[in-house]
Amino acid sequence: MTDINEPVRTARTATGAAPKETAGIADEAQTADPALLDLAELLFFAYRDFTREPDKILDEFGFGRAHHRVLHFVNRRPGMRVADLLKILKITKQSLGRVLKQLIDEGFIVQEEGKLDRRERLLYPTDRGHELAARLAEPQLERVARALRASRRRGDAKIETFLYQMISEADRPHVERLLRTKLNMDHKQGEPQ
Amino acid sequence: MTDINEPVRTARTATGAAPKETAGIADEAQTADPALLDLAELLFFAYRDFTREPDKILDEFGFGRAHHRVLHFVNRRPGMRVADLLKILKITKQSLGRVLKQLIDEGFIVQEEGKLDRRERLLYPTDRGHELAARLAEPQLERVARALRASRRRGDAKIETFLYQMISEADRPHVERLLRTKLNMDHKQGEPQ
DNA sequence: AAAATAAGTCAACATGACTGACATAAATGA
DNA sequence: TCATTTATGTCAGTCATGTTGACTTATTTT
Repeated sequence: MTDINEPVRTARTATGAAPKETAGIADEAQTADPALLDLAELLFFAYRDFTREPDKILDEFGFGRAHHRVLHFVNRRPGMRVADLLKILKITKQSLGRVLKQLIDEGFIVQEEGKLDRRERLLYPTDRGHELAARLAEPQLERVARALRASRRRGDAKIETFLYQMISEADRPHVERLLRTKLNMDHKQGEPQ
Repeated sequence: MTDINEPVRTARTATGAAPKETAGIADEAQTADPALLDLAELLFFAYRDFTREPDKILDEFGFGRAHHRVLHFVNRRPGMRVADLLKILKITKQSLGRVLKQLIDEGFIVQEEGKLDRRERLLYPTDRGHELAARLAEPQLERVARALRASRRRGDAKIETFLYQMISEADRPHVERLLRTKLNMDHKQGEPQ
């Protein structure tokens, strides 16, 4: 142990001042169920690992995560308009414009003039785009499927279990240790470590 | 009903009886259960909205999401070393260094020399840091709690439901519509558009 | 004919990642 | 003891991706 901090209770603000329990303010967070914060952390870890494999593949193409998102949605919903993408991604037109242009220039997406409204530019994946989208999706689907299987295997239908299983296997022991070593634990149970 | 995807027939048995453990490689994504891709999309939307409120608060301080992560983990596990943070965040020392320095300079975190190993710099939140961490956590905890309540209310312990409820209420109708309108659906039913 | 809408563009800037090269202090071990 | 390893910090440069703000063009709507 002592991986992070030793006796959990010794946590103080290092300003010398005693912990004082209520630093006032949003005590919501302090009195809240620690399990909620655990879930928030698990979501962070799950998402952190969820994006790793695709990111690595994208690197080969000189693309980033933004390209992945655009390609994914266009691939899954061909004929989507630029405005639709903006609403989904919640980024600015300029931000989208940059990555979309690259995807078009490099032949992963094509535009087509709308038939009903010729102002619209409908987006479609090319074969190449479809292929890359599938390749990027593969590790993510595998990960989600694995996590669902593991959740069901454990019988508990807990969100916590699913998110934990979304973490890359190699990192799970680390996260597990982390979740056992934190502040606010002693509220519920005097779990020593 | 049909909070997320109503024609569940689309998704053969959510993660299906036969995901078949390591199915074919490349075409995995094409033949895979569409519900898995739905989950991937829901995770994206959930995370997108999960970070919005804190991001807005951080703006007031001239901080970004990176500061939030560092402050959160230091606050919840006081006495953490720099190396611990690096392992958690999986970023480079230089990246961490920049935001950590700002948090220290502006009085949200303090360092203390390790007693056992004087090379170590143990990190602690100041009162101010603790306060900000709590304020940042509050909307996220609220969101997670809400999603859990809604999940339980619906009785189905589905991950899908939880992630869907993690989306900001105002955006849920949009996402719901999106999830009903996508490719791979016509495998089962000829939904036109 | 005027106004609104969909898309695109230019420019400038901020954040937070990255690599690579080093520096310093302290602990460890041969 | 001296050499090596470890923990941390720093300088410098680059890249990806987000932001504002100001405009343009084409087309549809009013």
